Amino acid sequence: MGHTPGVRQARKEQTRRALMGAALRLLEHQGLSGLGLREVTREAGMSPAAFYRHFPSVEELGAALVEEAFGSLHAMLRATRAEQAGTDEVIRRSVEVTVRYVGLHRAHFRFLARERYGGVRAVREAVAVGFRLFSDELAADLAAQPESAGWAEADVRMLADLFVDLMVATAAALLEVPPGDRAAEELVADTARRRLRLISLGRRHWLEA
Amino acid sequence: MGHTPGVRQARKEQTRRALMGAALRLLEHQGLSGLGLREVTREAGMSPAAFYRHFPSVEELGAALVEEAFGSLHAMLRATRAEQAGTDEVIRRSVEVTVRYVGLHRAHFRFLARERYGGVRAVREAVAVGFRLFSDELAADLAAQPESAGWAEADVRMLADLFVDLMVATAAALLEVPPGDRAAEELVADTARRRLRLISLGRRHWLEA
DNA sequence: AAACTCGGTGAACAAGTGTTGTCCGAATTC
DNA sequence: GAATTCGGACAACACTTGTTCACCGAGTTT
Repeated sequence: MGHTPGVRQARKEQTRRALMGAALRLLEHQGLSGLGLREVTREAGMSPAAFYRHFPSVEELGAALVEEAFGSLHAMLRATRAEQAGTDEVIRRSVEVTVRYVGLHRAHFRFLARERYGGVRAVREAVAVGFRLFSDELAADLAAQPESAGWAEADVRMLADLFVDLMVATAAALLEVPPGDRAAEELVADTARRRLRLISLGRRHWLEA
Repeated sequence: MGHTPGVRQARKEQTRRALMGAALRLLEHQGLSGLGLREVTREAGMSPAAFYRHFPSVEELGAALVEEAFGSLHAMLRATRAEQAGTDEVIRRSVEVTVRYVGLHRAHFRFLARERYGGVRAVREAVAVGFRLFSDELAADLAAQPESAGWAEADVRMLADLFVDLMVATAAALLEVPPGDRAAEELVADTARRRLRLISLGRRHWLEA
């Protein structure tokens, strides 16, 4: 067993993921600015020095986590726009997808929500960029809809940003709900749907004023 | 000079404020979970041990800061509802007040935005309670308006929560703007006004559906 | 099979941490 | 005026922190 390349690389990526997983676990109860290098390696079950084989600093680990987390987010958007239908149907489906994805990727969403206004500038900015790209994508979708006919580009952007902020708020509310509590979860979902309905109404009458 | 009581108490409160001020200054670049006790006392110019004469822990300092910060927030709400007028006038005025207050109390708003989803549970919950009270107050105001005639109580709550979330988002956006940049500030304000207008439109047609 | 790469270890470093106890001196009370 | 309260300084405590170093051994290349 010597001439099969990739074993080393695979092992390396594996422990890299282990570090990120350990960090994500620890970040459930604290911010990135309070996360220690030794703490992470201890949680991951290795020596502190090993950390440097993968990341030059905890901050860089944070950047990698941002990238990973936005992977989940984009998958979510794709799932949402899979099929177009009536307004109410879209609202129902959007909220449902949000609830499911937040449930499946709790740690990622918590990380994004926390570091969005968190203490580490570089990471905060990376999160901002990610959300902006996300909003760009959504804005393009919205602009293509017939409901947006006659809308100024800036207004479409405004709407997209509003939706993103709403989704973040909904996700944050879901994170405060204990993992199993379906009732409380449904309450948050219901509020989200009513919010979206209100905004859809405003959207329908936007050009009247 | 011996029988004039209050000199000690005044000095105590003064250094207590000094500690809170120092903490607020340090929290500009980090989260509460990463704030050290020694760091704070150093910034405030006193010995570490002195800290315990005022707070049992950094967490408790955080709780005090939450209270202080919400003082600014309620003053802001009061200023907003001082006079009622047409929808557009209310929107214009609300955003103006928000911009001014965020400008005047940058550190407080930054602290609230950061710790709202921050790492310290107790503080995070205190912030949540504060925002809920804030939202209660706003909901009562909204319910008293003629535009809310026929509205379900839950829907008024939803609207109030939405306004609060929007204000928080606007404040957060303002905090990302460099303190002097009036142009960028106006851009954020304009977006906020358009958001509010959209929601007002939705509100006007809420009972139709 | 020999040479090399490289992810991981364990030890050591200086520097920082929260917390406690003792003591001082000014403000307060008697 | 004497006795007491109490906010603050100083020093020490046992740890934890980030970072560097030489070193090992399995994976990889020649």
